[in-house]
Parts: sequence; structure tokens; C-alpha cells
Amino acid sequence: MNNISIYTEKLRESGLRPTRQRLKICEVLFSPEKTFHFTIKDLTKIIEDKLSEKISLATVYNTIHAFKKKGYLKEISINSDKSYFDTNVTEHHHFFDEDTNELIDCSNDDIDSVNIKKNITGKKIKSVEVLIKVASDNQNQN
Amino acid sequence: MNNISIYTEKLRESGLRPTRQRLKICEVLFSPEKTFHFTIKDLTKIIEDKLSEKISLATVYNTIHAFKKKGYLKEISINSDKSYFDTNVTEHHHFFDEDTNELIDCSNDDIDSVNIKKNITGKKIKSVEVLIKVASDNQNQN
DNA sequence: ATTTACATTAAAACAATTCTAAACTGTTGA
DNA sequence: TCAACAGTTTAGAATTGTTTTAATGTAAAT
Repeated sequence: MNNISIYTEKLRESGLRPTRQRLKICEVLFSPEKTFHFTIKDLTKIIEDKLSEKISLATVYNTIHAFKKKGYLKEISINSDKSYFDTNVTEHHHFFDEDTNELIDCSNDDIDSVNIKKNITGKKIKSVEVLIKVASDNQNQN
Repeated sequence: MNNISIYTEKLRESGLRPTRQRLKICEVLFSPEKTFHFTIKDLTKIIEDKLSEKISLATVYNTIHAFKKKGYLKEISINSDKSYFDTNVTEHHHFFDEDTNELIDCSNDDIDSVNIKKNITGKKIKSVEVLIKVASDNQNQN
């Protein structure tokens, strides 16, 4: 089955031109069976390794931001100097392994729904995310 | 009442030398009635404005990291290019106002305790934090 | 007082991200 | 079909937040 035409359609639908670079990035991000987490650096590395074509770093940033804006990617909050993205855009939570700096999905089913009793006047809740930091049992806290 | 001697004691207890700079930063961070959130940039500005003395940026970073390590500050996760710190080190959650980039405390009492049904083998939970993103009702999502 | 280990400093280095301005390319419609 | 426009890519420069460096300063122990 030809994913390219699917991605072309998807991009066109959301008002993004289906350029060579964007289609390549779509393949990398949306072809895998399972969703995954990545940093821009990871993605750049994947592109370099798997694709015959070089994509400029600026384009990678542009594309990721465009995809995020269109709701094809989620950005994830962790204390870090870099941004993590998730190809799983459904509402879910995360474990963050402090030993390995790895993110692990935690589905909504794994957490009882979070009940918030306070609200901010004039503001609407856009998202509720739980981040659970974990580390080995014997790990020194400092 | 003289806070300086309290801070001096506090620092000494935790093995940090009570230097002029650290005491000044303690005053800025721990004298206010209410806890608050800040970025390094905010703190630098406060120091510049309120104190007669200039403190080197590197020292500000060193000090904040030392204080965090000792548990006098918490670092907060939000999608951002900068780190936010919190003088409230008790376990609590946050609202993040996407319109203003402002953080608002959400006490544990405002959220029913988060029940996590999944666990990661060999790992221990270090923290559970909920981040609730809010924006004005009429806000365009893009 | 002297020593020593810890702190501060300005400046340089660094890493992630954004900007810039020129070249390029999908798409539209004559 | 092809010219023209608007959106896109690009390399490199610029910017921003943070860390490192190496010299100097200082608190505390001897």
C-alpha cells in the first residue's frame, strides 16, 4: 500500500503543501506500527541514517512545528533542555525514567481520571497531563 | 527579626558556605510571605532591581542549582525553552496559562489523589506531577 | 596568620532553537 | 502549458539559555 498518497492527502487537507521533505518526515513519523517519542536530534539522526536525502535542520524544525500545530504531534513536558515530541496524540500520560532519560507511555486506563476541583476564572482547560518520574530503587536522589 | 542569621544557619547546616551572594539570593527567594515561581531571568532582574549589588549570572545559576539539590527549590516541567523554579517545595501541581505563560499553583487538595495502576519494573516513583494547561475560552488553538 | 577548599567572576564555549534572505517548487489560473 | 505567485527549503548567521573555564576571592580550619 502506498503511504505517500495518504500523506499527500493528509497534508493537503490541512493546508500544508506536500513537499518532498514533508512526505519523507511523514514516513519516518507515521509509518511505524507503534507510536514513539523523539527529540529533534533523534529525528535528524533517523533521517540521516534511513533516508538517502538530507533535510536541512531548519526544515525539520519547521515541519515538526507545523505538524504539532495541525495536531499530528504532541509536545511533552519534562525538565530538560530539549523538547520531546510524541506521535501518539491521544490524551495520555507519561513515565519519565530519570536513569535513562527515557519516556514511557502511560495510557489513560492506567490512571484514574484526574479530578480537578479548582478552576481559573475565564480560562478553559486545554489539557491535563500527569508526569510520573521514576528511578531505580537504590538510586541516590542527588 | 534578622533573617540573615537564619539563612546563614540554614546554609551552614546543609554544607553550603553562607556567602554574601547566597544570603542575598536567600532573601529574595525566601523572605516573601508567599511562595512564587521564577525563571533565572526573572531572578536576575529582581536582584538587579532590588539589590545594590550585582551578582554574576554564573553564580545565580550555581546557587539555584545548589538550592535545588538541597531541596530548597523545585524545578517545574513545562514546554518551554526556559526552566521554571518554585519556592514551594511541597508536593503540588500547576496550572499553566498559555495566554500569559504564567504558572499557578494547584494544591494537592485541589486534585483528587492520582491513582496509578501501572508500574515500571525495578523502578520507584519519585514524583507525580499534574500539569493543567489553560487558555481563554475564546482562544484560537493555533 | 596561613592554608585550604570552596565560591565567585567575566568571558568563552556550548547546545537548542529561531531567523534571514536567497533560491526553489507546488499550485493556480490565464 | 506555462508564467507567476505564494509557500517552502536551505545554509548559515543570530539568538537564547545554560555550562564551563581558569583566574581571583573568601570562609573556615589549622
